[in-house]
Formats: sequence, C-alpha cells, structure tokens
Amino acid sequence: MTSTEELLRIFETLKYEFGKQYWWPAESKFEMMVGAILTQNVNWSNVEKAIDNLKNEDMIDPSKIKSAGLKEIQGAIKPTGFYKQKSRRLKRLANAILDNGGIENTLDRDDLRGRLLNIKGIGPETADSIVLYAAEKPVFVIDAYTQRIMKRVFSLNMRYKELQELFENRLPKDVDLFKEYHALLVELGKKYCKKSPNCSYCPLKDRCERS
DNA sequence: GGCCAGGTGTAAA
DNA sequence: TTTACACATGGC
Repeated sequence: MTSTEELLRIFETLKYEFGKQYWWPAESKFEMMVGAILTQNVNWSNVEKAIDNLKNEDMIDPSKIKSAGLKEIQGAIKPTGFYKQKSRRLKRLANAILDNGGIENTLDRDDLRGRLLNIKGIGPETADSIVLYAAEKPVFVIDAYTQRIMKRVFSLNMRYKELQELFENRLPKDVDLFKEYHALLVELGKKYCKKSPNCSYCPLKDRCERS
C-alpha cells in the first residue's frame, strides 16, 4: 500500500481526470512567491484579485514592496484576508530577496528552504512551494488537501514531514512530476475532498477506504 | 447565516 | 508534543 506503483497509478488517474495543471499560475518568480504567501489559508480566487491589484499598481517587484507603505500594500491585498500579517510577510520576503542580491541569487542559495523558514510568516508549505515552483528543486509540497486525501484514501494520519518523506522516498525526484502531483491533489481536493466530502463522482472512490 | 479556503505564530495544556 | 486560537475577506 502506498507503494511507488500505487502512487504513480493515482497520479495517472488524476492526470487523466483533470489534465495537466501547469502550476504555479504566475507570470514571474516573484509573483509566484507573493502568491505563495497570499494564498495562506485562503481561496485562490481571492489571491487573484489581490495579485491584479498589485499589478495595477506595478508592485510585483521586491524593491517596490520594500519601498511601499504598509497601508498601500494592505489596500491591494485586502481580498486575501489576514492583510495586516500578510503585508508584513511580503515586506520580510522582499527584504530577504534584496539582501541576497535579487531573485535569482536568492533562489540559487544553498539551503534555500532553511533560509525561507527563517523568515517569519513563511512556514513549511510556503517554503516548499517556493523551492518547488520558483527554484524548481524537487521537494514535495504538502497541504491540507493532501493530508486529508491521504487520511481518507489510505487511512494515513501523518503530519507534514512524514507525508513529505513518503512521497519523496517513493517517487522519482522529478520536478515536473512533483509540481503536477501537488496541483492535481489540490484539484481533487477542491472538487471532491473538502471537509464535507463529495464522494459520488470522485475518481479515487474505488480505492478510497471511506467508500 | 454558517462554513470553508492551496497556513503560520503563539500560548497553553 | 499536541491542541487551541487569532488572523480577515469573499464565495456558496
């Protein structure tokens, strides 16, 4: 159970069902990083509004975020909620990037994950999202949907690190595979595996322990 | 109106 | 180590 073959079969099933996801939806690496912070515990549709606002003010840039006033940032990102916290998180991210000599230099640093985790407001999921989707290094991103799906389908009640190791140890360390797999799990989660599940047409229904 | 969303930090048991 | 709570807006 949860063998390499099983995990790959599930991947193929989801890919057949939902198609390629082409994550992360962003026009630049910095936009990706901003989105990673803004999406914390919030619908992606809310994040899109905030990103649009930031774009309209030409603020998708570390220097602009650094020089902008907190109120200005907060006004733009209000739709994502938690806007006071998140405005400060964006500032800290921008400052860290500038201190490291820009976006590319930042993403090339050794121990990028650890450096990101040292920024207050960036936790494991946000850090791993940036490592995978901006730096394009093969770490598997775990989110609430993934934990819920693995619990329901395999009765695996694991926390972040354990689940991450499970995927990383059993799957080939392939950046595109990791990107798409995570995106597909989120897609499955949104459609069928919310807190109140919608199992009737779930593509994993047949192998799910629940049903 | 109530529940939930692509988390994180902090404090208390 | 685990659990509880604050943070806040928008869709259904």
